[in-house]
Amino acid sequence: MQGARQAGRPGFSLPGPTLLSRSVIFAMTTTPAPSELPSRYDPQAIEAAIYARWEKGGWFRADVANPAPAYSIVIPPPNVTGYLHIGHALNNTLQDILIRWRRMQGRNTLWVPGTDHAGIATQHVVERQLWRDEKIDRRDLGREKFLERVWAWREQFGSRIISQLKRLGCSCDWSRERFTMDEGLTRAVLTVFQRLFEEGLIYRGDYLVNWSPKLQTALSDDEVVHKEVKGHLWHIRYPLEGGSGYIQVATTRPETMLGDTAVAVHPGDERYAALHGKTVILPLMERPIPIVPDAFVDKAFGTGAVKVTPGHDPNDYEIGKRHDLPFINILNPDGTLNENAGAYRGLDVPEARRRVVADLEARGLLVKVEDHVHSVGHCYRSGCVIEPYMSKQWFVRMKPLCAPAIEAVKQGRIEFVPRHYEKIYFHWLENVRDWPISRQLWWGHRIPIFECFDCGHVWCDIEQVPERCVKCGGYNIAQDPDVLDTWFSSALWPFSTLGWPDQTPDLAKYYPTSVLVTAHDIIFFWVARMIIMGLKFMGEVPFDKVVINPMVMDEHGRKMSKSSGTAIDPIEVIDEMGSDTMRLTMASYPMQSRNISLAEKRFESFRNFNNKLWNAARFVFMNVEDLAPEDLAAGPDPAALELEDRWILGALARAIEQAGAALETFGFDAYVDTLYKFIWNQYCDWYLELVKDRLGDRELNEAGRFSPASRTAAQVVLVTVLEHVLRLMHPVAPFITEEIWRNLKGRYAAGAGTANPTTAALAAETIMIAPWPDEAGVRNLYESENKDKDAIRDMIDFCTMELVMESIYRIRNIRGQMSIPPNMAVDIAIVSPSEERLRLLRAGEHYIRSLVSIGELQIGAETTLRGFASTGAIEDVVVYVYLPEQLRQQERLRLEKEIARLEKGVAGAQGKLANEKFVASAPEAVVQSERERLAKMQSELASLREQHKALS
RNA sequence: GGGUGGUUAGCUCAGCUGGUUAGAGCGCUGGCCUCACAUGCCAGAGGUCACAAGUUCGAAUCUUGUACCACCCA
Repeated sequence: MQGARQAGRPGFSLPGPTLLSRSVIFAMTTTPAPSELPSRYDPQAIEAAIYARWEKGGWFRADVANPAPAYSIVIPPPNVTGYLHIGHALNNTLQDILIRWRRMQGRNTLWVPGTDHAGIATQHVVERQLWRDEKIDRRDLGREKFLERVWAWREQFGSRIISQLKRLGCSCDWSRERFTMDEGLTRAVLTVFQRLFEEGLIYRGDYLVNWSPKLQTALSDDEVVHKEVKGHLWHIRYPLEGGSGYIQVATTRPETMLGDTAVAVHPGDERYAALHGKTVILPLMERPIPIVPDAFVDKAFGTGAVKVTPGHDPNDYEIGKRHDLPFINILNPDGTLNENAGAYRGLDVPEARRRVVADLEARGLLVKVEDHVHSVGHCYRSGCVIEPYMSKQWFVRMKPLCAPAIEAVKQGRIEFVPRHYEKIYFHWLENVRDWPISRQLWWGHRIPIFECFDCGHVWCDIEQVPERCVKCGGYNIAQDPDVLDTWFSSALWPFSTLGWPDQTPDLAKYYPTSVLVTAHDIIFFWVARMIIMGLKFMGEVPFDKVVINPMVMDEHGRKMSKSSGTAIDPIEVIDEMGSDTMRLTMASYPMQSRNISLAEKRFESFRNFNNKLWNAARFVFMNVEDLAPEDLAAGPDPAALELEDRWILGALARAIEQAGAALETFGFDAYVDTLYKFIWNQYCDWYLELVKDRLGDRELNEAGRFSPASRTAAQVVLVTVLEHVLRLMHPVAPFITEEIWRNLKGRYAAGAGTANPTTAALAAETIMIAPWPDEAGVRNLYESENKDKDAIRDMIDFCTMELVMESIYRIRNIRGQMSIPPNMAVDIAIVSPSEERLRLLRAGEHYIRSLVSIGELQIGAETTLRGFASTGAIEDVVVYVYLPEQLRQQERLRLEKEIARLEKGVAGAQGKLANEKFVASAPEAVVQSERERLAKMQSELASLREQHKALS
């Protein structure tokens, strides 16, 4: 395995039994010696065992009796048929970050998981399977038997996406997992239906659906595939009533004229202005129909006059409603023409079209036929042409329900993050249409409506399936065959999952939920409806905040699709690079953008980041083997703290502050960025390097310089900072942090004492429930009672570190530009007229010495070193790097470039400060900093010029 | 057609209420297997902030317009 890994890329190879068992043991062992830790972080080896331990420990489970303030989230339920896609990965990563963070803060957290029954998708999956395996149709089985098969399918495959969420590390309370078709949620659905029905908010009406004549069912819009088809445009004359001429219309579907109930023209079209309100006689049917003005009509298309068939065209349907036209259905469910088609009754659509065209031509009403390409809807399953078809459907009356939902957001009781999504929400609610909720399916919540065919009575019963009509007592009754839209049950999710309609303790504790995290494409399908239903049935908003995460697109900003091969499978990424990598990458994208273009490369940088943290931990372990738990527990001895210790602790305190502030505002990217910069650019790049001397063999290095106390202090800081970082990072990268943290716990948990917050935290059973890092606790480690004194010292520390880092950087910069190999020692002089600066530099001298290869190092008012030197300037400090004579010419060129750059800067700043208006109107601080900047550049420029002169 | 958002380095993106020399990751160039990490270390190059006009002492940032791209709705 190791060999294979080294030879090729890590790849998708599955762990063999040996590796698996080894990894379980590894994860369960208390404290492996540092030498046993692999030099590469291997997520495969630990993730499964860690997750199993969390689940077993019961730490995901919410305790409703816990008096701490609640923090609850309901998961956007994925389709039970679904696979985890990259959008889920993003969405659930963000939720898990929030939940884990709040849990560490001590809140009573609950994350409710579950799936929805996805009526259409699930039914089709099962139907497809039946056909494939047994060549049978659902109708062959009958409704009851078919539903048994769907449940069986759900038993077998329904947990797939749940186990994928577990791979992602989600800390949902699985004991509260719900399903929209389970008993409790079904009761909630029926209860809601009944109440809305009784209040007159549910009614039955006509609706134009996408009808598949072959399958004899309605399809949702996204099950209709639009294809470009070569057809014709027939131009037909409709005679005006009274024989005064014709109006000419153009159509791609001439047979639908049999159902025409008007002709429409644009109200501003002068050609037809005189005809508004006139009547034409519909040819073949000889029916008088009106000419109506409607702005929908495109003046430029065809003749500018369109036939209107409200019963068989979505646009015409709207026109029909606006003008109160009759709706005539000319089709049977099987796609043949019905009695409303008069003489054409019984024909199928193509045949009827031929006959209609022939008859029109015979009467001289066909003007011309043009070739025309247009888009025709086809059934995605049978391939047949979709017919818009009028049918009876159940609706929810939206207007009265919407008003409170608009108010709730306007008043700020619900806030969208980012805020601008509120516009989309308002726009939809203000233009809302009634919601068709019935679906011609078998899988779903069956509509609890019964109809008596004797007396015509229609009623709702959610308790039982009645045998007789409640009104006339007749037995000739039937239940509505349709089921409810899946979104109808999803709309109740925030309270149905908590036990409603029963008044459960969960409902009391966790409703309203704290936040909903979802994508913008379902703001109306789902978010708005949840708000409506929550307000209606709970009397309270379902959540305080709606966090809209971006849509994940491919690297060129287009929608990912399996067919184009641009889809990234999150499970493959997790297999290859680990769940933490997946999560960090997802969280690193900014929330305020609408879409994110996900480049696979991006995963690698976070895999590397995990590896960096892993190796930093290895380094710490290797260097603290002799650190006693009591010493850690006591916290670092303030007297033994060095400059770099105070510096890194201060930086840690700031990182804690920033990370917390970022999470408070859902700035997941800023949170990740803070962690990345602190861990990599401060802790690893500087702190670990700076303490190496103190940790190493003292004899070898400036004997006596570092006391044993100093070494211990470094060890304590090393461990303390690492441990805090792990807790800080745990919400986004739960696995690696748990693994390293558990190692620390194995070493140091025994040390009782609370002087060091790290030891206190290690008392927790798992990092999951360890306290969220406390900024003040970290500051207490290096600050004293005397805050004024601390402030002065902090300032000196800060200046020293800045100056030392800057000096090191300048030396490296010169060395780099002059191509001096890193291990080649060069003589250095750092010269300044300022006694103050020299004091700071001398305090930091050993850092410079240990981070660059140096022969002789002089720090003073002047240098006694002789020879040719390359020069860098930091304000009034000049850094000399003594180099071989042959680089003199190169140095001259380098200096000239530097001088030119500075001259430009100086000129700019001088110009600005010479501008009286700038000095007068800009804030004092801005002017002041501009002056300082100018002075700094001028002094640097002067010294470089001097050096340049000396070289010539 | 309506709505919404975007256009900053070769690529993917940061840049808060206008104010130092516009940043990061990846990629690229040069030098390093320095005893935590080559999934690494040290440096470097690379940008007229889509375009135009305006407001302002000062605009990537605010206003207006234009172009292009994307998504949602019809």
